[in-house]
Amino acid sequence: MMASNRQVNSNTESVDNYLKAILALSGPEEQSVSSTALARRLGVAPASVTNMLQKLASARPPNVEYEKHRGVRLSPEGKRRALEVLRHHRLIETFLYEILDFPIEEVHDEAERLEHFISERFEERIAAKLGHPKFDPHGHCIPAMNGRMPKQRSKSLANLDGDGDFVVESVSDRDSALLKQLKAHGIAPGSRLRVTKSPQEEFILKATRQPKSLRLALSVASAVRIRSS
Amino acid sequence: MMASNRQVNSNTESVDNYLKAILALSGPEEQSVSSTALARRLGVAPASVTNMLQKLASARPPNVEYEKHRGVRLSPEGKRRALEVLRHHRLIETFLYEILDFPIEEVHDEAERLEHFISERFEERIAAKLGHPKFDPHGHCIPAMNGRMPKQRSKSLANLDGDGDFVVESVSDRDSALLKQLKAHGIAPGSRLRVTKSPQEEFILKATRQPKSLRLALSVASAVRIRSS
DNA sequence: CAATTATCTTAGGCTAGCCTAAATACTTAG
DNA sequence: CTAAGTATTTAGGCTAGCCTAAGATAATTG
Repeated sequence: MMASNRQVNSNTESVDNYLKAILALSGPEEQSVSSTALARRLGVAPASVTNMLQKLASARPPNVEYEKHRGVRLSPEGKRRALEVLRHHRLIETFLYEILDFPIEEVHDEAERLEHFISERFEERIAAKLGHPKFDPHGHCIPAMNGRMPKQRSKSLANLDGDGDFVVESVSDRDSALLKQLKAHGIAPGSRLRVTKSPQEEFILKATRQPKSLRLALSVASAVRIRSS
Repeated sequence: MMASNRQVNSNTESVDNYLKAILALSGPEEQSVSSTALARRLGVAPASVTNMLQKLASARPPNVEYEKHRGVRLSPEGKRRALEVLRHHRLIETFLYEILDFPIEEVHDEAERLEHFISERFEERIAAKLGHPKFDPHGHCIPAMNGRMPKQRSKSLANLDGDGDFVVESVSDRDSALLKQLKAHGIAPGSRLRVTKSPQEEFILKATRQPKSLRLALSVASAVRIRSS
């Protein structure tokens, strides 16, 4: 009974998450990614990663290029899908923030769940409703439908060379508590900052719009990306 | 490694679908539902249903009351969850239709996928945005947050006793092609109809707002629920 | 009421995606 | 260049949810 093995789009939630993680970890240079790095990022055992990579590589068309012990990178098809999911993610975040008035620190987790299940129509409609935005509420840029994504030229506040004046380009979306902290300090994409690096690996900031200066720990600073103003 | 078996809310997509199906099939009288009926509705083999029912019954707290060979009905907990998912479904449908301008025949499938994954916050926000609607775009009533759902007193156009004037209360949401047809004929919740039952098991309708009368097959008529006007 | 038929359950398998433990392959220090 | 150490893969298991085939129970009917 039931010969209906609907296999229309064989991408599962789990596959999506692997592809997204590879995209994120391979960085703008598209370097190959190690199993352990993936395992850490995804919260699974390294053996599970190896297993999945073998599947991703032997899919037809393959989602990744993978050779034993040499790490993995996305194939064109895998990259296509990863960017599609990333686009979904960031559009949904923008939508939750702009249209449904979600607090910014809650948009990521919600988008993380929904991104795998929305249709092309849903994507198209929220994009239209939002006026085809180029950036999500964290300042990350939203891949275009054709899959192109301009590289952002910014650096982490944590790797700052010297002091100076900067504009916040983006903030990390993955830690809700951190994000709440940043919000409380008025730090968001577009904020102007005057930064001094203190000897104790802390960062002394003076946000233009804020009355008093503040001190950020390294962990917090690393969640903020800046460009010079 | 990894002792983190996050089991916060053990309800899976599949469980949700079983509970929803039981709710739908048991009708307003909350009669018990047979395995085969469930199997047909869910598109799975009867054996799979039996299997799942055993799991649902032995969950703690149980989701269903189930005795071998005697069908199944929802436990209070199962009913709570089923109504929650139904509320999600209908709110999402309304949202897609009202806010995202989806064509009505597409809202069901989209809602069917998303209903399992939205958070309480998402639910609350779309409900607020929509003004806490009582009915979805098909005319089905949306269960309240507390789980109460008023019974709708209507009957299917297909089981009509005699001719007369009626108001469309609701249309079935499960068949997109059918829904498209009804839309083309201008039949939607609230439409006024003058109905004549023809000898060949067809229905001759004259919609108040439509220029000419039309003829509906039994299969189409059974997707329309009416009350006298 | 017994026999046929229809419905339902049990038994045994399959795949996806995870796990642990053990083996193997790279890497690096001595 | 070898030994220790780290990274990765293989092997073997587990659960969820589906399947088919076959057995058991209930319902129908002569």
